[in-house]
Amino acid sequence: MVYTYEAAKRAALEAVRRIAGADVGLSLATPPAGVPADLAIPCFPLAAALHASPQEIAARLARTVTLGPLLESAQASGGYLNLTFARGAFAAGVMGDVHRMGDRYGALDAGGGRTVVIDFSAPNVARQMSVGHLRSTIIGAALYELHKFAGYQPIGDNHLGDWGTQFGTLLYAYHAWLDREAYAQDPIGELLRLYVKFDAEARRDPSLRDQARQWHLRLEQGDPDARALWHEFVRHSLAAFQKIYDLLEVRFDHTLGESFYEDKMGEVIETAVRRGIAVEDQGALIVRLDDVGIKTPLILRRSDGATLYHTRDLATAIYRLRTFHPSKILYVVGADQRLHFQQLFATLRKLGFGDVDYVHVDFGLIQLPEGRMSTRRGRVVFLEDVLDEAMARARRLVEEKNPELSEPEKDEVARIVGIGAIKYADLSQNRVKNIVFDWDRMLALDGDSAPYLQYTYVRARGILRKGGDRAAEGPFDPVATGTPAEWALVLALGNFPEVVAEALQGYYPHVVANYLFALAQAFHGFYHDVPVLQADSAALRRSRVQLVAGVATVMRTGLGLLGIGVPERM
RNA sequence: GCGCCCGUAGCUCAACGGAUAGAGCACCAGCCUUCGAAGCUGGGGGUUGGGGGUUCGAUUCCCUCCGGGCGCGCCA
Repeated sequence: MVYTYEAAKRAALEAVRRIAGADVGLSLATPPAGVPADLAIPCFPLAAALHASPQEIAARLARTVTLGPLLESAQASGGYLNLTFARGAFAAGVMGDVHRMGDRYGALDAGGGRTVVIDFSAPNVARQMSVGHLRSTIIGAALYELHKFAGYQPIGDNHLGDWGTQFGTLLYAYHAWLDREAYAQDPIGELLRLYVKFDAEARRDPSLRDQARQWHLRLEQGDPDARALWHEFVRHSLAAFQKIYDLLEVRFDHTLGESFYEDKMGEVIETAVRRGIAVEDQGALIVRLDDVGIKTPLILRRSDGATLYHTRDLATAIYRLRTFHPSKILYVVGADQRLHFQQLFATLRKLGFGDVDYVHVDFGLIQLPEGRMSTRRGRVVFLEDVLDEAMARARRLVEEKNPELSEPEKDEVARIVGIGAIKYADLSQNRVKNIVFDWDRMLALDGDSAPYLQYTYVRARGILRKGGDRAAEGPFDPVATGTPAEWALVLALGNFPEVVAEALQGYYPHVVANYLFALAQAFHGFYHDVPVLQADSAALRRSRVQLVAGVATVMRTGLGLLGIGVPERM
């Protein structure tokens, strides 16, 4: 499926290539705001090949290009060839695409049905989720939707941190200091207290760490008491996590924690040893990676015989390859683990599992104004508190703006708007940047925020409910491209599929967010300036209603790609 | 010390190597008898951290310095 915007761009490039030659490197640009054109082709790169100045080339092209049905005029402007769309044909094409595709408008077949495994969220068991877990969870969920929309078969796997030495410390602390009453009341809260206390005590008495290691070993060796307690911790944690996932409306196809791979690591180690990839060093088993430019070796097995997360991640990747046969595996994990993933991917290639794209979709850390978050030091903001506060603020605003809604409706709107605001605050900026946590920024409900976009949808739906729906039948009439506000909407709607492609390409949800914000701005301007239901003619009214319907559809699907919902009223 | 990432308006952020670097917030001045004002219009605000280089053209690519973050063998 080739969308109209894409078709128009291809037509423009081909028209120029017919004159300038097939092998010239051409690029397309969007003219700046004041320029009366829809596309621009810089002619500077052609100067050398065509032995003429960019200005002359642009002028000659403007005179000689043959424009297809989607293009109307060509003018030279300095070294640029500026092209305008044939508004009637272009708008009819775009609006036809939107109407025909409906909720699928913007969908791609880039994935060709191939499978992509997406590893995201992955909180550590026995601790509350902090705002630090938010990014992986919602970026991962957005990439899941994006891949599904682009023709992939996504598989979401929540790779829980449910194994490792941390359970040694927890088992020790549980036996040493458990407050049974507190544990019965709030198991995760009590486990957190034990975790923090252990850290403090172990500073004074380092021998505690040895005892914790003993517990860890007992757990790995299958000690029944240790196993039973561990299982209990995991169960409590999953229940707590699920509450948050329900609020966020995030789902996984699998929740295979690290412990799932406990019995799958032996094979990895054996293979690595047999192939001579792993060697003993200082009592540990390591994989040297100097030959691929990584100075730090990957440790496969500690000198005391215990495994590490490297080992589990290797087993995990191999399991995923064998079970799901993906073309890509995405790891949505913070940038602080870059080295780990470089090591992991390099080792997988050495082991012969290189026939798949491994992508570390990294993101910056969420920090507090006073520095890095640290659960151990109690310097942490819990995700649940942030979600509650967001919903509470949204709820107060609904009460003020729309007191006539029923109580359940207000609650539902508060949830959609509040949670949406949090997701948008994160997804609207480039994931590589660190974020300093700030309540007011994270929970903003005006300006460039989810509610602004949701309000766009609400306004559009308001018009459609008022009889606009029925008025929409019939062809789109080009008279409804006459004002700047209308034409801006046509262009924006037409651009959506390419935005999806660009976001997918770089694993950048913020590309979608930025686009939707621009669409919302265009719509609010249109809403203010252009009467829809009171339009002068039936054709105009019908076509404007179609624009409104298109905005509503794209806004809903676009926000859906970000995992953000839309209310009918707010 | 070595490696990776970031540095754009007072604050928070955008900007396929392309024309005059754009938004939001904050501040100031306007707009509700017309489809919902969670909105719209206008205003001031910039040596894109500094300095070199590549290029017809650099916020974008390269080098260097400064500032911040992260990582660098038995935690995850």
